[in-house]
Formats: sequence, C-alpha cells, structure tokens
Amino acid sequence: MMMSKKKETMGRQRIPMVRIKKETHRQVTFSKRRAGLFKKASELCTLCGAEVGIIVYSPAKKPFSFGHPSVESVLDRYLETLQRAAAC
Amino acid sequence: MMMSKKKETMGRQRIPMVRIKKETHRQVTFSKRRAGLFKKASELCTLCGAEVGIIVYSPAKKPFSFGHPSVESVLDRYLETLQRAAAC
DNA sequence: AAAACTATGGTTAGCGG
DNA sequence: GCCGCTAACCATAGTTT
Repeated sequence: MMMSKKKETMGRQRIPMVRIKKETHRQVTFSKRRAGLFKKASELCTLCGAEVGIIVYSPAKKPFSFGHPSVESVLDRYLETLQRAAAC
Repeated sequence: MMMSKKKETMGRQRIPMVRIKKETHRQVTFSKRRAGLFKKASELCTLCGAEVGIIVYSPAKKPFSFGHPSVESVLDRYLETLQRAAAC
C-alpha cells in the first residue's frame, strides 16, 4: 500500500557484481537479464546488419538460444571457420 | 538577464531501429554495441552463474566471440543436446 | 509465479581530440 | 581508427498487484 506520494518505488538500485545468493532472486534476475541480452542482440542485428548466435544455460542448466538469421546458420559458419583454421 | 550557457554536447540521441545507412557510422555503432552486449553477457554469468556462448559476425563478416567458461564448452554442450534430441 | 510499475543506474549517440 | 566526454535514452532492481 502506498503511504506517500513522494516516491512510489525506490527505482533501480545498484547491486554488487557477484553471484546472487538467494535462489529465487537469482532466477528472477536471470529471466530479466536474459531478455535484455537477447533484445540487445536483436538491435545489433537490425542496426548493423550483424549475424548473431547466442546460447545461454540457466543456473538450473536449462538452455535458451537466440539467433539471427538462425542459431544453426551462425554456428555452422563458426564451426567451418574453426575447421579451416585447424586444416592450416 | 543572462543567456543560458550553451550545452557542450547534445548527449545521447534516439536513433530509429533500422539499419544504419552510413558505413562508417554503422561500424562505430557495431563496435560500441558489441562491447556492450559482451559486458551484459559477462554480468549474466557473474550474477546468475549462467553459462553463455556468443558468436557475432560484423557487417564486414569478421567473427567475434564471447564465452563463459568458454565458447567451445558451451557450444559442445549445445551440440550434444541437439544430437541427443535427434536420437530420440 | 508472473506482470506492471517507476525511479535510478547504466548504456550509448554525437562530438572533440 | 580508438579514447574520453556529456547528456539523454534505456534497462532493470525493488516494489506492488
């Protein structure tokens, strides 16, 4: 319940850049920041014509991915590059 | 009455979310935003204990990568997952 | 658990060196 | 090209619904 009109929320607070201890809090932060990361990646693709592939494993080891034009195409290209380098 | 002092810079301006036309400008934005993306990824790893692998191809098709603990380990795990799914 | 909200920390566009 | 600067836009921590 809102008691005062001055400040409805505390706004964003600074958090120390270390592993978040509380499991539930860590999970919430993971969800929010994963969404933010994928949005940033999407903007990089749109603005600059970049191709991006991202794979993320959650603290619970669940996989999430982002790809433009697709994860597979970016991965394939990367693996090809590695093979070509190894062949030299 | 004194004239207000002119602002030294315009600060950050809003840019339309479409491909940047000017090549040099696009390259600068790519460099800045790629660094920002990798930093966000690094924070996600630290805060949440996530594992992240990112591959980016610049507009000039030059590859950049980020990985925690390493690109290879995240990629390997992802490819394993795909194989296991295909085997079912 | 997930979604909405909002103030504030953080990212970055535009310049200058 | 990269680095630093500033101001304004944007992401998100903390909170409520």
